Amino acid sequence: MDEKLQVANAISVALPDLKIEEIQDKIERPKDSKNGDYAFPTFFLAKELHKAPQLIASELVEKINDDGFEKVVTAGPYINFFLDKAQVGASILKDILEDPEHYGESDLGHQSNVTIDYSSPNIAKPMGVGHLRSTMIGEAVARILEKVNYNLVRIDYLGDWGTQFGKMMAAYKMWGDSDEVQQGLKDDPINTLLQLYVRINQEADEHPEYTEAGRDWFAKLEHGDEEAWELWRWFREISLERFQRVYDMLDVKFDSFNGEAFSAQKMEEPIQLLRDKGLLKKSRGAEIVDLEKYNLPPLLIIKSNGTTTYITRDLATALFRKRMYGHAKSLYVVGAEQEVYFKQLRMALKELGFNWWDQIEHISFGLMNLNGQKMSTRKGNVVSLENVLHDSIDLARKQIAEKNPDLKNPDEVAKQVGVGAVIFHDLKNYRRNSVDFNLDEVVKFEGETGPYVQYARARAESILRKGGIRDFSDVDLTQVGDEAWELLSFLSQYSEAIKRAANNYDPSVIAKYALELAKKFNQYYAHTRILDDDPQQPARLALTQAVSNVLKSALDLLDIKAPDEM
RNA sequence: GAAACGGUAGCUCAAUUGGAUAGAGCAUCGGUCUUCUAAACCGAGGGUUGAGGGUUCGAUUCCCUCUCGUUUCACCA
Repeated sequence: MDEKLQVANAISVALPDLKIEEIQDKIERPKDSKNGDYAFPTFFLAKELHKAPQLIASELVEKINDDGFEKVVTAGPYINFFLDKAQVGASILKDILEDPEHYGESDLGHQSNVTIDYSSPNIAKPMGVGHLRSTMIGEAVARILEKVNYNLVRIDYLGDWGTQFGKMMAAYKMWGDSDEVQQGLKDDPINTLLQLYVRINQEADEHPEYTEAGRDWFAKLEHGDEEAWELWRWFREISLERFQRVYDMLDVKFDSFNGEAFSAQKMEEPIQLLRDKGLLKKSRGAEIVDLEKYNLPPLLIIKSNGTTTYITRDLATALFRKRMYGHAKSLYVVGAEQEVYFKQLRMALKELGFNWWDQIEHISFGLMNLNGQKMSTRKGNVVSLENVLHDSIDLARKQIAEKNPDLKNPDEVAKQVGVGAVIFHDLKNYRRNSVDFNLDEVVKFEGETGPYVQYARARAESILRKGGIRDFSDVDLTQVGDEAWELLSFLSQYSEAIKRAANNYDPSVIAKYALELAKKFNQYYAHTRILDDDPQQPARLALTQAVSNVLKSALDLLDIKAPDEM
């Protein structure tokens, strides 16, 4: 960033009529390093000066003082600036090595509170690979926002309320007494309940009374029926226990597990507010908020049988969160299929007169399909997330046995690599793309994968162990050599990458950065022997340490572990 | 039918938000382990960026038209 200002100042001498800020806006980073480190295109001056851009560039470059730069040259209509590699490189290294933990941080958030709602599985159903998206995008976005100085509140808004539980209760009451089901409940309670749920949904087409029974059971729950509540508590308890196993594997921790049931107790307020403002209208036996003026479908607040919907609870949740956390942003990491719904929610809050309606942001992501089909718990075609993680870990263990049989802690590393591969695969692409689940792709360890990044860092650590130096404060960092410049220049862009990731709520920016850095390091050490015993060795080791630090930091933003050996 | 999102190499995806010769990884073919871990590195082939128009010095990017795909369009969440 300082370098960009330095470039702008140099240009400013030749173009005194332009403000520094205007110049900075025009400065670019060339894609190709042979075009220098910063470039200033002159097209926009052509009209005003009635001259060809090439001519403008060559005239300007005459007036620019190249002190402090390696060189300043024109390339057609561009003026290209080459930084003093030794000086700038040394200062980049110094920045990283002095405080590796905080390198790349910035202050976009000013400590303000952000609630982030993610993962949010439904109880009494197993977590499928589909839940990976919300869980990991949410966790990574949270970590990225923390890095730019927001204060995060992580919320797992459990789906623990709604007619679906009525259905499940109805199914359990009808078929749950059989020995087969009882045995299943002992061995694998969630899956057994799921099977009941799938069954009642399948048979409901022929037996409309099943759907009716489900609605009735949910109505019982809403009216505080003791038997219904007992079942509900039991469903919730066994579910949370099971979810926790997955969260432990993924290393995600929530600040709150308040789900829909929690919000269900707070529904009077939004309903009353809607009534007071005259926003609630009768329609087809139900009560709705009309959003036609926003070109949106109506919001169904109270169903014709008198029960509420998730919308009512979401309104209550929004009010509660604003009051409780005083958030500057309230984020919801939910699939793109609910885009319209979040627009409705925002507009409903706007209609209610809350000026913070636009703090609610939907971080949407593309669906995960299975063989081109949408995964659906109701249809029963889900792939267990836990199984996928275990498959990946097993594969990593095999690779370790083959490639590094002497590793001291193979089980721990297998877990870090296996889980890391799955997480990275989920985060590396732009979140709105839909992904087709393919186990072979997910557990790939070569090419653009999590293990590729982990491996590059493990190699760096291995070299550092052999190099013996860990304190670089007395090392002359200007001695790294010009061949390190690509790497150094890229290291200095870490902070920009984090800001871009934060502004777009897009972890893939970090994943791509980590891949690129790993690649540049792999290329570097394939061509330059770091441990060569010459006067530049300590500086090369310092570079290796800096790369290792930044790779670890980037992986950490993605919630991926960085083993020292693998 | 309407709206949102998307269409880039055989496949999966990039392209720093309008810039320099559209780049990676898989897959295919070839090269590199007595020298810091070959989960790596080096090279080759592979493109009318869905189609057509427009704005601009300059378009994968912005604006229209068409087309294909996905999703959504009140009693699931």
